[in-house]
Formats: sequence, structure tokens, C-alpha cells
Amino acid sequence: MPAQKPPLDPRSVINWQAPWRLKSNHDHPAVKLLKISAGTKNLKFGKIIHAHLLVSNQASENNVVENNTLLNLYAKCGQLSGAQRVFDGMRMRNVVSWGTLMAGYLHAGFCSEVLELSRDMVKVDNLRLNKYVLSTVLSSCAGDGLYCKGQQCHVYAEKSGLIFNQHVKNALVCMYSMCEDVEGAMKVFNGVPGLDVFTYNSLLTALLEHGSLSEALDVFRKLLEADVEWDGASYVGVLGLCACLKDLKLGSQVHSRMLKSGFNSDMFVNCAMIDMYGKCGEITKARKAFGSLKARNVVSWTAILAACLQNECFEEALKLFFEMETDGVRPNEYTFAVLLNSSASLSAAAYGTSLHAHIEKVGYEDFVIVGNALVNMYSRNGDIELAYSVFAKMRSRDPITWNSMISGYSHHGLGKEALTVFRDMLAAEEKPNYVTFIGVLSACGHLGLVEQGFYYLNHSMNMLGIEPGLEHYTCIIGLLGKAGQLDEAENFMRSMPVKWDIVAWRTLLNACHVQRNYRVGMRAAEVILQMDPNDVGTCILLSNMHAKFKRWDGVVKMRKLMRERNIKKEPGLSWTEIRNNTHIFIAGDNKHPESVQIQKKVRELLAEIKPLGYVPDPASALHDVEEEQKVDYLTFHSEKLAIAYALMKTPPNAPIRVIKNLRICDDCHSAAKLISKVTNRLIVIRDANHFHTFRNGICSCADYW
DNA sequence: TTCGCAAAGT
Repeated sequence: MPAQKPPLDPRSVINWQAPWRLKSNHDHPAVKLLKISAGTKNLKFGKIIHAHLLVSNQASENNVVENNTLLNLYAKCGQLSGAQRVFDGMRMRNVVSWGTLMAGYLHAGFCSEVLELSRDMVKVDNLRLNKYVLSTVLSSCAGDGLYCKGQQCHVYAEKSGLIFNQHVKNALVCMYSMCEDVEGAMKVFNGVPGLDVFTYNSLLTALLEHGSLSEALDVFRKLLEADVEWDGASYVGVLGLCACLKDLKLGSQVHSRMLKSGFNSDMFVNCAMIDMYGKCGEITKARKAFGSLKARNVVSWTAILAACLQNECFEEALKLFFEMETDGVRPNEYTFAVLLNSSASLSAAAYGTSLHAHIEKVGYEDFVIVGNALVNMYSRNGDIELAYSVFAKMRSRDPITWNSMISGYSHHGLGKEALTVFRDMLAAEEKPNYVTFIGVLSACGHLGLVEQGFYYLNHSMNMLGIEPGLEHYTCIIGLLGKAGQLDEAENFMRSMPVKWDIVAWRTLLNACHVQRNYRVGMRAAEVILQMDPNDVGTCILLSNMHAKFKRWDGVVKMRKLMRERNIKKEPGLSWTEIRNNTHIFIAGDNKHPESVQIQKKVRELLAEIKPLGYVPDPASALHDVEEEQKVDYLTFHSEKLAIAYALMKTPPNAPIRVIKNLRICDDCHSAAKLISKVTNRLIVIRDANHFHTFRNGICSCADYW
């Protein structure tokens, strides 16, 4: 029976007149058209062909190739039920039929169904996995994080020799990367010869995502040696590497390579370029890259916003945000996350709050990254209660959400609350990571839980396969120091095969300062000054310590040393936000228009707290100011001025929030405690390291900071 | 019949 002429575009190159003359099924015009429909995802057109086959009685449940093509059409177009119907109706099936259906499920995100199908394929039709099916199964393992299944596939790939197939190898590398087994991924990468650009790209991207920078650099070097041609994804990956390394030189080289190879109009590559320049501190070049874009989308706008904020061009960022909206590009969750995070590092509390309102108005509050950024913003702005209320309301959370809350509580000295959230995290079956334990260990520090801290370090982390790092060990120093076990802390440092940095030794020195252990403190200071003879913080702490022990010769010696080496401390600065305006105070400052009233207010406050036991601490005298300044320095430390001003300008009962660039000194700390009592105000001071929440005469840090 | 890429962060 001759084929009917279907209602088709006459320009079609297919010969409809004489299909019977064609020998192979593969060349059947209907099959060809179905392939075209699938390739262009044109379901409507494909359905017409399908209907035609049915009407003209050409459709046959025995024609495997034709049915596979049909199956592929529905699978590609995301019509899983249609694909499944075709599959179920086939009397004869081959590996391709199974593979096509599985690819459909994979694409729609039904990874476990893919694994089920692969089992059925072996069991029901007694077929073996080929390179296509194995790749699809591996991708499903990657998508669902099914590490063990993925490893079984690896064994099968080795045994069957399919591992030498490019796609299988790429899928394996990808599986290991997605299951966070960097070593496994690198093993396949290094062990099997013959890599293509996809392998490099997917491995590089995955390594960057997991922060394995040295391995990423390794892969990058091999990519250069391999002399394979880069595609867009290679540029994106390599630029991402430059951004993480903050390697401007390498980034510029990649830029010129990109210009030569004609990838300069690729949107993805250009966004990565803006990001790279932003992260490398080259805001001018980031701006230039953004300016030369032919089209802008929400990603490129967000990238330039982030670049501005990272480089502290705050006003420009606000201007750009406005421009973006007038340009008709709507901000999305990433844009809001960028803005929130910068208002957190700025501690622009009022801006953060107004952003929150805006976000709720446009309905972006349910995105995890936005929730995370809100938790972070409120916590960093000193409002841990609001941070928690956002956290509690979040519908979905990721490890960052939990970590932000745990470390937020820890920074605020709320160890008990931090550990409660940690327990909730475990109960929610979220896997803690490297960062989680930094927060957990510092919470143990606040609570003085030495044994528990060591248990987390030695057992819990080990069980979870998390290798402790310098930050964890430094938490342990803090933990021992806080518990007053300074000799133990020092022994721990001297016996562990850890490359301690200045921060770790300063943690010990600080503990000695608080616990008044002159002996260990001097030894710690000696080590630090060997590492960096000009470490300002240590010189000051050391001189304070001498003063505490009334070793005035030591104080004089330190002062002399600092003068000789021209070690200048940063001037003490405090700021507070009142009705959207930020007021900055410098110790002993009389340039503020209301400085007379402010100083009067400070004197009043100090007189008020004197009966409660406030005694000026001479050891703190030089904390906030240079020695040469002939001011009543103790009285007019910057945080005292800020507190006094906030008390003058805010309604009774309103909490007071102050940020200070240095550590708060003993004197201001005890004054703030008593002021919170006599004025019945909540006072939150964020200093260089901690949050101090003063309430009714007590500080959240329990006088240890 | 299969795969990878951009903006946020603790």
C-alpha cells in the first residue's frame, strides 16, 4: 500500500513518495521525522507523525526502531506517561528502549526510578547494561547522592571495560564529585587515559563547588598540558578558579585567551568574568565587562552588584539596583541574598530590615538562600532573637542554614542554644560538616564543656569522616583556656603536629590575659612576636598584661618598642544607627556637634553606676587611644560615647546596638553592664570578635572574651 | 538513546 501524503511543509527534504524503496528501517521517513521532532522537542509535530503512523496502519508493536524513536520523542519532551505507554505497548524491546525510557526519567529528576528500571532490564529482559545505560544510571546515582550504588557501577564499568568509554568515564567522575568523594573522582580522572574537555570541565566545576582548590588547580594544569580545545564551560570553570584563588594575573590571561578564541559574547562566560574581576578586587574591569555586555539579565546584574558590594562601592550598588529595576529586570533570590549579605557585613541594620520587608512583599522569603541570608543578617546585626525567628519559620533548610544559626548563637555567647540547634540538626538528619563543628566547639567553649568538646573532636568528627582543621584545634585552645587549663592548652599546642598560626597563639595569649596567667602568656607572646614582631594586637595585649600585674617596667618597654618600630594601633571607633543614620564616635572626640552634651551624659552615667561598684580600671586606660592623646581617655572611650548618645536619642526601652572596631576593654565592659542595669536597657555591642549582650547588669559573654 | 557551564554563603 502506498503511503499517503501527510500534511507537511513542502520544503521538507524527505522523500515521501516512495518509502517502500528504502531498504533500512532507520531510513524510514517517519522515523526520520520523529527524530527531528524529538531533537527540536517539537511534541506537537511528533504527535502528528505518530497519528499518521497509527492511521496509515504502519505502526507496529514489533518495529523496535520505530517504537524507540517514538519513545524518545515523548521522553525528550518530558511526557513521561506517554513514554511509559509506548514502552508498555512494545512487544519487542532492546537495550535502547530501556535506555531511552531511563533517560526520560533521569531528565525529569526521578533518579530512583532509573535504578529500578535498570534492575528490571536485567531481570525481565535479561539484557546487559551498555555504555549509554550505564552513563544514565551513574548520572542518577549522582543526582540522588547514591554513593554505594555508584561504586557498584564503577566495579561493573571496570569489569566490562566500559570504563574506557568517554561518557561512562565522565559520568563516573561526575558521580564521585557529586557524592563529595573528591579522592574517588581524582582517582578515575588520573587512572584512566584519554580525557576530553567534558571530563576536565565537570571535575573542575565539582572541585570548585567543594572548595578543593589545590585539586582544582591540579586539574587546571592538566587541562593546559592536555591541549584540548576549551569550550564555554571550560572558561566558566577556569574563571571560577581564578575568582576563588583571587588570582588576577591568571584571570587576565584567561580573559585574553577568551577574546582570541571568540567566546566574548557567551553570556555565561561574561558573567563569570564579571564575578572573577569583582572577587579579585578589580571593580573597574568588572564594570567594563558589564558595560560591554550586549544583553543583560538578572545574573549579570546580580554579578555586578555583588562585585560592587565586595569592593565596598555601596552607593554605586544601590544606584545599580535602582537602574536594574528601571531596566525591567526583576531581582531574584540571588539578588536579595547579595544585598542582605552586604547589609550584614556593613551592619546597616535599618537597610537590612527594609530589605526584609521588601522581600516579603515580593514573596521571596521562602527561598533557602534568602532565609540563610536573613538569618545571617539579623545575627550579624546583633539581633539574635530575630535571626532565630526567621530560622524557625524556614520551610526548608540546608547545612548552611543550620551552621549559620549555630555559629550565630556561638558568636553571641549563647552556647546552650547553639548546642540545642545542633541536636535539632542531627534529629532532622542533616549531616554536619566542617563548619558546623567550628560553631559547636566554640559553643562548648562558652559553656566550659571540655570533655564534650574533645568528644566531638575525636569521635563525632571522625565518625562523620570530617578531618579536623586548624580552626577546630584553635577552638580547643579556646576551650581549654576558658576552663582555665592554660598549661594543658600550651601542652596541646606543643604536642600536636599542627602548623599553628598567629590566631591560635593569640587565642592562648588572650586566655592568659583573662585568666591572669603571666607565665604562659609571656611564652605565647614570645612565639607570636617571633612570627610577626609588629603584631599590634599582641603588643597591646602584652602591655595590658604587664599593667595588670603592675609590672610597669614591662609596660614602658612595650611602649618604647612600639614607638621604635612605629607600631600604631588603629584608633578606637564605635558606631550606632539611629533612625537610619549612622553616628560614628572616636575616643576623646569633640568634633561631634553635640559632643558637650554627650560628654555630660557620659559623666552622669558614670556617676550613676559608681555606687553600684564601678571603679575605673587604669589598665584599660590606653586601650582605645594613642598614648600621646591628652584626654580623659578612660571616660571617653568611643563605646561609652556611642552608648550615651544612643541613650539620649532613643525612646526608653529601645535596645541599643553599638559596633566597635577593636575589642572592648575591661573598663567599658564593666561600665556597660552597670549602665544596662541602671537604665534598664538592652545594650548589644559587637566588637572585633564577639557580641556582648548586656542585660540587667549581666553580659552574655560571662565576662570572658 | 547519555553528560558539563554564570550570580549568594556559614
